[in-house]
Amino acid sequence: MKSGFQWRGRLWLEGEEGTFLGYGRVVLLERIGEHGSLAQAARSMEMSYKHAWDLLDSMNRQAGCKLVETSRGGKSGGGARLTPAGERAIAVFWEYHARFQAVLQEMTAKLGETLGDAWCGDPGAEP
Amino acid sequence: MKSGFQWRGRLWLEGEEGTFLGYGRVVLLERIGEHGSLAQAARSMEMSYKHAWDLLDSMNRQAGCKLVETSRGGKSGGGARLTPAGERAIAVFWEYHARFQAVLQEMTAKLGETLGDAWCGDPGAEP
DNA sequence: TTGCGTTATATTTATCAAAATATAACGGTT
DNA sequence: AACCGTTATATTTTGATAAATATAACGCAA
Repeated sequence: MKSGFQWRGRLWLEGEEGTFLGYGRVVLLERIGEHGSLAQAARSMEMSYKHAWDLLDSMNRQAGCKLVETSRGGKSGGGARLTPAGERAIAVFWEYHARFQAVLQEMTAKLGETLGDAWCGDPGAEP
Repeated sequence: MKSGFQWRGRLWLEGEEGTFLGYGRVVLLERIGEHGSLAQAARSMEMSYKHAWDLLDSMNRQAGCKLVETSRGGKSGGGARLTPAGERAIAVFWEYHARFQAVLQEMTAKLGETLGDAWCGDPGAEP
């Protein structure tokens, strides 16, 4: 039974000062890992550097340790790299995110079964 | 094991033109049922009448039938009341919302068990 | 006919978060 | 010393979205 409606959702891990990890934050961490630079990671997501820096700062403070270590100056101007804690945060988030998406899909399937598109009309009607 | 972090999420039912049912929309439907008036329902949520009207219009159009019937003029000036389809929409949303919240709670419990607060440090360490 | 509290709709204003911009500091290289 | 690309930070500007405001129509009652 096809319903045309689907359950959707957002998932985030909340800490003392609000969001700690969410989809965008985790993608940012991944991009930092790929590029070795916060500035490049931000550009790759079409996100302002400041916004990216603020997100990273929020994550580092809430985690209690740095998820990303940064350095400035030097040959390449500086850089940013994931710590083991950062890698772990990424893995944990995607693990729960996958389960979350699976639940949404189950819910959508169940909605189609029981309801079809029939918001209107008698729910107990024979087909 | 107490973690200090908790999984949180938002759930909505998506249709052809975007959101069909979400938390705020369903509360609005409930308030309409309670007050018998769209204007009063909006005021009770500190929402502008126009915003409430737009949400209701979006729901009515996407459902394929009216979730709320309105009338204007007359003794009391007019009013709005839930249809059976509207009552059903409220019930369906809360049913899935409850399941959704239960999943988030399970996920938070599991996170506490496996991780504690230890984003930092060796995950295989003995306590 | 006038008044009332609604629904219905358009237009203007305010708010606030995101983006853009600007500046400084850093530390290696040339 | 001068240069480079980065991190770090403050300030300004923009844009999207909600709110506020205004106006009209409705239909019954006094």
